[in-house]
Amino acid sequence: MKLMVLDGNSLLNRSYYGIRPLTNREGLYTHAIFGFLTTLLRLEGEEAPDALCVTFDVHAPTFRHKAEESYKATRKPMPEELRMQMPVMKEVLDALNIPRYELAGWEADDLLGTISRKCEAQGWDCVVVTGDKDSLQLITDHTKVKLVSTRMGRTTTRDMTAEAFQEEYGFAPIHMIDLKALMGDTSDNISGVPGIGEKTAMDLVRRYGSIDTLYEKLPDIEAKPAAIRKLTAGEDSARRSYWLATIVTDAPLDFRPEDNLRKSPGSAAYPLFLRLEFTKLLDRFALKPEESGGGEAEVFTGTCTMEALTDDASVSHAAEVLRADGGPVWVRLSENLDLAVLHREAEEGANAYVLDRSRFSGDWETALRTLFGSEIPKAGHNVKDLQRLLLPYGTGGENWVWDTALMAWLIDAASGHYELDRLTVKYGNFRIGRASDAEEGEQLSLLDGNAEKWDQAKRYADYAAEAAASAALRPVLESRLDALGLRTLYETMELPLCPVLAEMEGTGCLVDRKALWDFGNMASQKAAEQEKLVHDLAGERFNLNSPKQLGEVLFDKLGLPHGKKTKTGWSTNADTLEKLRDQPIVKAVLDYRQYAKLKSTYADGLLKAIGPDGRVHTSFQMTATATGRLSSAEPNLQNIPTRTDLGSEIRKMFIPAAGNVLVDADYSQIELRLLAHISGDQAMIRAFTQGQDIHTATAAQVFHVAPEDVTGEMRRSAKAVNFGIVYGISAFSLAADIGTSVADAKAYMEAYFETFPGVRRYMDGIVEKARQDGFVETLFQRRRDLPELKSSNYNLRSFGERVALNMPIQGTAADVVKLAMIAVRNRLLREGLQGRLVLQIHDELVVECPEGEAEQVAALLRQEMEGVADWSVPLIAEAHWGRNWLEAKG
DNA sequence: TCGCTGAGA
DNA sequence: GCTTGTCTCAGCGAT
Repeated sequence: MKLMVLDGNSLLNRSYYGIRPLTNREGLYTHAIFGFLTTLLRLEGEEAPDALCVTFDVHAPTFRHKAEESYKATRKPMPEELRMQMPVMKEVLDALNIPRYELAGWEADDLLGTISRKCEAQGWDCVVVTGDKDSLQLITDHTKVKLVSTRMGRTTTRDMTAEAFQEEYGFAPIHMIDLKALMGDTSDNISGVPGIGEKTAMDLVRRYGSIDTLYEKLPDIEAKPAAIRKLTAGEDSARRSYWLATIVTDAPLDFRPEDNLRKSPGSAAYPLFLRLEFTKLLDRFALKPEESGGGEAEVFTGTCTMEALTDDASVSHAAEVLRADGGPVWVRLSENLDLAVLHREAEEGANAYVLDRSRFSGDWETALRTLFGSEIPKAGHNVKDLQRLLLPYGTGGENWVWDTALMAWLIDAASGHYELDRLTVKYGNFRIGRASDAEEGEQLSLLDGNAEKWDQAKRYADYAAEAAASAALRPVLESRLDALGLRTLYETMELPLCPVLAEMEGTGCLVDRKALWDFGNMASQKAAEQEKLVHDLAGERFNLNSPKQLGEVLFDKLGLPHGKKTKTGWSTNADTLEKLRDQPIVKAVLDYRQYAKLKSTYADGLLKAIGPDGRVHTSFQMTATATGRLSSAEPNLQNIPTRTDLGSEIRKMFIPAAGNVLVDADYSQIELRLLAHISGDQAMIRAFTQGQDIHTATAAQVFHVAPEDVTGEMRRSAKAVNFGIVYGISAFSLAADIGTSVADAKAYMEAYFETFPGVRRYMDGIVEKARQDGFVETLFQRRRDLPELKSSNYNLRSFGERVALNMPIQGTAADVVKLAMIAVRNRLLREGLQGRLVLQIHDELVVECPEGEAEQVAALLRQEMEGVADWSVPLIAEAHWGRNWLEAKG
């Protein structure tokens, strides 16, 4: 039998400091608990223990079992955000039926020690889970310690068995006590032997084991005379320290291993997890709501009357009802549009219409146009995707009034999760009740065992429940939106953008399949050549795509100077390898990587994505970023190469249809212009209003030379500083970027801030404001919460500060482009042009249009893009056109 | 599923 | 003493 005991305080601490803060809607911090539970699940999977329990420290100042000074006096007080999670953590464990142990005045270590020995006494194995190395002394043949460490959200454990310990330390686990007795431990206020440090102590313990043996032989041991003197003088302290360092294994704890056998969670767990908004964990712990537990109805089923729309007449009638209704109809569509369910919040009659293509006798397209036309106000979850499905039928582009995904994203853009099932938990305190979750028995009794009929019925019911769930979320999301001042952004930017994006996705981009295929063959041949070269130079064959194997070859076998290390080995990224480019093998690796990337990601990746119409239809994600930008996926058309000549070849394969051209327009320096505007820095504003090259102007001012005397080197440095500033760069990274010492980089930044004092004022101000408000926002009130700024973890806090600097700039630029897209699309339609937007790459728009429209479209793009904002510096866009994307970039 | 790498803004 | 520039997506190897 095996028992696993977790050091509650230690694990919570680690989760708290290692994971970015999370709060539920009550403002309760939950990330330490979340991290604890995730770790628990993983360890349970790894160890499959028969029994499980958790220990906690209780600090009772009235009673201490050890000398006053042993008490962890140097320990920092627990931050409030962690303290508030302690009682909830205990509540969670109780609900999960996991026993927990605490004993006033006893440290967690002592409880772990006592529990492990009581297990052993009963013939059980014990696994101690903690982040505290002190517990290593507990290791025996039947007790192992799992050492947990968490960094940057990732928890790793190391199994320390007796053998592993001996291997690593070179002595038996029990002598950890002797080690500490000699070297001491400031965090536990253990003095050890003054003057003896880790090195000497390790050496002594390896040779003599216990301090008893050591002191027996003391005058004659092999050691420096100074060490012997210190040991002699410090014997009392060593003995005392030994006692302090010894973990108690017989604390008065009422404990029997068999009381801790795993039990299934109690009924309190489900609502508690809901309250904490642990949606994912709900499933991973297999928590189900109580069967008609009475009172708390967390599962949302919403009795639903469904009406099937089976012919033209029923569709017309439904449309009439919906028009008369006035309220929005909540739309749920299947991916291939063979099923549409429309939910309305009605007092009487059917509240869900079901339009199933396989059971519909009338004209399908007419039905869609009737139901999704502009006269009926519509709503849904991810409206752009719904529009994308409907637009090919010439309908569904207008009069959408609610999108619960967009609303949730605007409210909390950093959370990253906007699935309906999560939102109902987070904002509505309910889960969607799906018929498909029901038990087998219920199914049969409902439909006389007609399985096919039941499958169909439950699909309808699921769709209806989902549409109804969106509808139920709307009021709570709406009031949040208003409370945060986001309504204007939502109504004038995000909702109107949906049809623009849906059309762009539908239009797609024509790609020259043949040229791409040829290019792919060329690239794969070149890659193979370089791969062979690498293998020859290395004198062995290995997988060049494995950074781990490559690192071993370059740095271990060939002994090349290595750079940074990663978790798995030496870093082999381009920055590192570039410094070693004079080595033939390294040059071959770099060349290989370039060809391999072009082949697999671009040639193969794009070919795979070409549709039957010869075009690629990307998906623009509206809710993917925390800054307000769009993203592009399947395929990603926002990272098509442009920086190298070889990569640019790919852009030649994006072409217009016959007789058409591509018109490409991009903003010039939008982020820096924005920085000039919002910081109000006079020098920077002047540089832009005078139409100077901003990097040259910056270099001239920072280095105190005339603009015509700025060298290429100076301009490059200035450019790096300009970009770095926007990201909240440090002198360290700037130095790495421009290849100078940190001191020089620091001097550059100082000179920069003296040149642009307004920029420094802005940067200091925005971070301070963010700290006070807890969020940052763009000029258009798009916001991002920054709980990180309150973190006691230096890394997290610094990250928050950089985000505070960057988000308003990146986000406002994103806002501007979105407004421009809406304006451009509307004007193309208004002027009756055939040109259509096809791509957006953050500060760049691409329109495909007939050759004859090119000039007009280029002018239109420039006007609309420049006309979006009126800042204290001019907003400039440039447009060009050509017979492929590369040409159109100008 | 995660980490590394590299493509873009 | 430690860390060190924002926001993304895709392919691959290792687990």
